[in-house]
Amino acid sequence: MTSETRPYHHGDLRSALVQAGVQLARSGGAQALGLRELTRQVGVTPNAAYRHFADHRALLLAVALEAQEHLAEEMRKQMNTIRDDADPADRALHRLRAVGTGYIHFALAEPGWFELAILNPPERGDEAAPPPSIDDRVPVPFQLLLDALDEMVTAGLLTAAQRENAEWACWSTVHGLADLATRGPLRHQDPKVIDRLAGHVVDTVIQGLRG
Amino acid sequence: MTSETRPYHHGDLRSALVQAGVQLARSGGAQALGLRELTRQVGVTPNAAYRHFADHRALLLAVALEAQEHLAEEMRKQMNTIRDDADPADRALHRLRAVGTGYIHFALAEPGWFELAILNPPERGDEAAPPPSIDDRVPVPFQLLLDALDEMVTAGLLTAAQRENAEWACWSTVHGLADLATRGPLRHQDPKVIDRLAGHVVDTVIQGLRG
DNA sequence: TGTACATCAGTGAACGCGCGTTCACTGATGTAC
DNA sequence: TGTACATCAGTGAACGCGCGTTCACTGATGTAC
Repeated sequence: MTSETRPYHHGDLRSALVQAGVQLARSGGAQALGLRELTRQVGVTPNAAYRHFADHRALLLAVALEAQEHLAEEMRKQMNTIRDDADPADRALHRLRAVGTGYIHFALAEPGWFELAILNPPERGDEAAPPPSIDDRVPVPFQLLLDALDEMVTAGLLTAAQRENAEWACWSTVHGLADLATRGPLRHQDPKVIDRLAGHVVDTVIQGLRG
Repeated sequence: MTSETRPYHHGDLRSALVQAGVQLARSGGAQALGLRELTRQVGVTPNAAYRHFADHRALLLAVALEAQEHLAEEMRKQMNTIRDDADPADRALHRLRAVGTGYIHFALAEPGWFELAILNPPERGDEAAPPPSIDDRVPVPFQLLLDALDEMVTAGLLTAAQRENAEWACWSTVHGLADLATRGPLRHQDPKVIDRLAGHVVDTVIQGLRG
């Protein structure tokens, strides 16, 4: 069928909505993802969305998962810039650094996606009898951090004691700078300056972990 | 005049609006501060607000300044829990720690105010010919951090080189944890747990600064 | 192979809402003479 | 000491907007026999 014919049935409206959301979010952030705007974008009636999503928030979260995947991708990209046969310690350090700088770099390069990626899942207290652990999966970007820290331990750069709670120190630092650089007082700084700062704060926190 | 008589002229509508904003923000955050809701709260017509504020955002920012002052107050309170005649190094360290833990503690104790306190000032690029440095004052909470870091240098705990960009490492870490604990994945954690984490991440970043 | 029919994925119109802002106005205040 | 008048701080009504959601519906699909 040609692109002119608009069939009554869309075919894959669900993923079309999500993809439209990903595009809109890229330039406009979460706020650009009105249910009406998304359906408009796809060329479909607003209520059609309700065939595929319980409500507006569910649609938003589906888009957020995509954004999270983009974030993880950038982090992985930076993590993989070291050869596999490098010295384990160098490798561990490089990868931990990359987790942090990748996170910040992504926030700068794609602020709209970043905003979405850190979007909250629905409140737990809302439903009666919350499903115990369903969909309690650890977000991929966070898992990359956990893995990198474990690798630091394996490589002998971090003791078990130092490893404890290290993820929160790391995530706090890196997320904090990302927030300052996108929503906060650094939001109009030259990206080059931010990237330099990113390297500095990441090194600082890693230094701090090692005592 | 009794509280029953509603005089035509309010008397001090401007500050009444701001105070109502402070109260509303405490439980509802920035989102609770609709212009209509605020004027409703004060018992005045929506447009009356325009006698005192250019627009909704200006009113919001006035409330944000108050919230920022509350934040600074909490930080100062924690900073002053050490005697003035204590050993200078102990004192400097204590005060730097307090800057961080005070910030995080405030975010936990008053999430609505915290959200407002970190609200962005208006965009710079928006006005033609931006006023060069008018109202470019450093926010008080940030100034407290700068002072604490300088005190670390004076006390000999930080070299001039280590002092460089230290404010961004500190602010990133502390703000990051505050954000994770209010909007992020830690937002339903027991405050006790967060306070413990706060101590840990603050110590980690300070450790990191000192090399 | 063809037809009946349940099922599914959309449509079209409307509801009810609250928002920030603007316009033309009126009631109150205070100052000059 | 009293009065005219400019000024200021509010009112009342309306504009125009876009939102998420619901209702009753119809067009298309595919499966059973």
